[in-house]
Amino acid sequence: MEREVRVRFAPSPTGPLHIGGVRTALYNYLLARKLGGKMLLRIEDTDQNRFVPGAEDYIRQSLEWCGITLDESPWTETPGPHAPYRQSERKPMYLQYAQQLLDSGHAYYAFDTPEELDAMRARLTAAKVPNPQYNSITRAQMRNSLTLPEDEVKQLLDNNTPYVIRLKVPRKEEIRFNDLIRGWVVVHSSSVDDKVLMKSDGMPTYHLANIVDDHLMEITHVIRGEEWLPSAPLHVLLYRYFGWESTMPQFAHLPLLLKPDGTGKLSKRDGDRLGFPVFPLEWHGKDAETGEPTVSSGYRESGYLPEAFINFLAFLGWNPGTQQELFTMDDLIATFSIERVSKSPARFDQNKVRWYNEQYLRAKPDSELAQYLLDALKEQGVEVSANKAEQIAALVKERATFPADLAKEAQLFFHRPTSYDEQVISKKWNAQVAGALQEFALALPATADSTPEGIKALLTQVLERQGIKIGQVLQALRVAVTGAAAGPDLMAIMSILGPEETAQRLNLAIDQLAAQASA
RNA sequence: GGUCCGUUCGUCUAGGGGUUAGGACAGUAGAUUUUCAUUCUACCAACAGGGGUUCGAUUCCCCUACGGACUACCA
Repeated sequence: MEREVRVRFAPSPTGPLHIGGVRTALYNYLLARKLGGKMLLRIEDTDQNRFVPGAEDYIRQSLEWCGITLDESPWTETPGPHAPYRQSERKPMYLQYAQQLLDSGHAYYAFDTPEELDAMRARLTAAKVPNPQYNSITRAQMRNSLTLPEDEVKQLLDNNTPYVIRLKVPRKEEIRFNDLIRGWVVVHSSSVDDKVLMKSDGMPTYHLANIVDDHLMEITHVIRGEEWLPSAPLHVLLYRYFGWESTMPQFAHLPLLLKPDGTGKLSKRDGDRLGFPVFPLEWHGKDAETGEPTVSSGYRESGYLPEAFINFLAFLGWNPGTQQELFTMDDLIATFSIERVSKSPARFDQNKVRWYNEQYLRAKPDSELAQYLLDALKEQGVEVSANKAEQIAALVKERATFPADLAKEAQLFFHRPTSYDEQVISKKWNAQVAGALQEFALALPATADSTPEGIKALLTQVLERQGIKIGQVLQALRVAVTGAAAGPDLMAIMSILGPEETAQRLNLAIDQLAAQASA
């Protein structure tokens, strides 16, 4: 029988999720939805020292904002079938599995102190051992249940001597597994060390907890970052020793997201140093050294639409093989396949995210943009009708990258010019132009047709009477009405402003500029 | 250092033994807009290097270089 597809995203609550983590969650989600499976989230908080308050909630909100929904997680109203979904809450379960390995001879107790471990590494390094590690060779010189007499081990245990449980990795063995993205990966066991499975505080390490939980939670595909590739052989070994090989999940190690500037993988610490957000949501943290509060910007607060952010992120390391660039989440679900994830790492492109945002912003219905505008303007104490807001939104959206640009561009409708573009004035403003505009202002209130076309017709009419070409006045007219040399279509602006307001602005400009000239 | 992974335009990438090596973003130029932006059109621009294999390699193999990850009682 085919197993139901079950994937998981398993972050540690050690800080804000960065975009690489979001992408991992996204690919997991896409595969689950595509294959009609389940998407779960498990909090991997086995390291109490690195716990950061608020991080878990941040992860939750980030995924919510992105539209990545979870079928099983610590946050559901009724506990899921494999609850709890926080490893710290699962702590009591792990020891029995470590015990199983102990019993079958695949794990052993180690009593070495940190100092002894340091000394061992120092010794090996000094001896120019190419790969200093606790392994099949060096464990013979250490204090563990393999080297110590049985009764001494028992005594140490009885005396509550701190110990860890280590995996007994075989000396000579080829470990291989088929990665969905990379193909066959082969690693020799001699390069894998005797990893700690249970820490002296009674908590499992990532490696143990991860394998046990993935098995218990019936995970079928492990999709995670490439940083886990080197420890995958260890995980394969664990599945084998537990006797779970037949249901071992398929692995897919995603290429890393690189820093756009220098080198190395993108990390949480990059924060705003790069000039663009690396976090989905704004994060309020503390400086590691000084403890000073810090703020790292987020895509959401910077004005990115989740659809754009997701579309962009999906394309960083994956593509559909067609020329389509714009994908909604549903499109992504329909098209996604793990085989089309690329092997090589990707660098960030700010221009491309901006472009995506423009695309999605413009695709939004004017009514929705108008609603945003209404809210933004209200905050500034400006009241507008829904109808007018929609007209403005429609006019202005082609010039916007972010929603906030809409409000910025809309300002000219609610604030009369306080100054006039000097270059245009000095070049284009003269008595004749002023006269013509005065005539236009005079004719405006009487017009029956205040559509952009109607206003243009009126303007043309007035100018013809004056014997002036439209080209001579248009720039001056724009500056008189808006104060600025550039902006949206002038006829549309005047239409939205209305004949009355336009006329008043014109008269104001004529007065002010005349006063300026005589001063 | 060791192990593993990777390498096509500036960036994200398509392709794959025989192609004018395709698209998108960015950039440049032109057209439209008597403004800016938008839009449209065009241009610019890449198979890391060296050996094989082959009639023929950017594609397959090997080596080198470069980049990256990992190398904790962190995940």
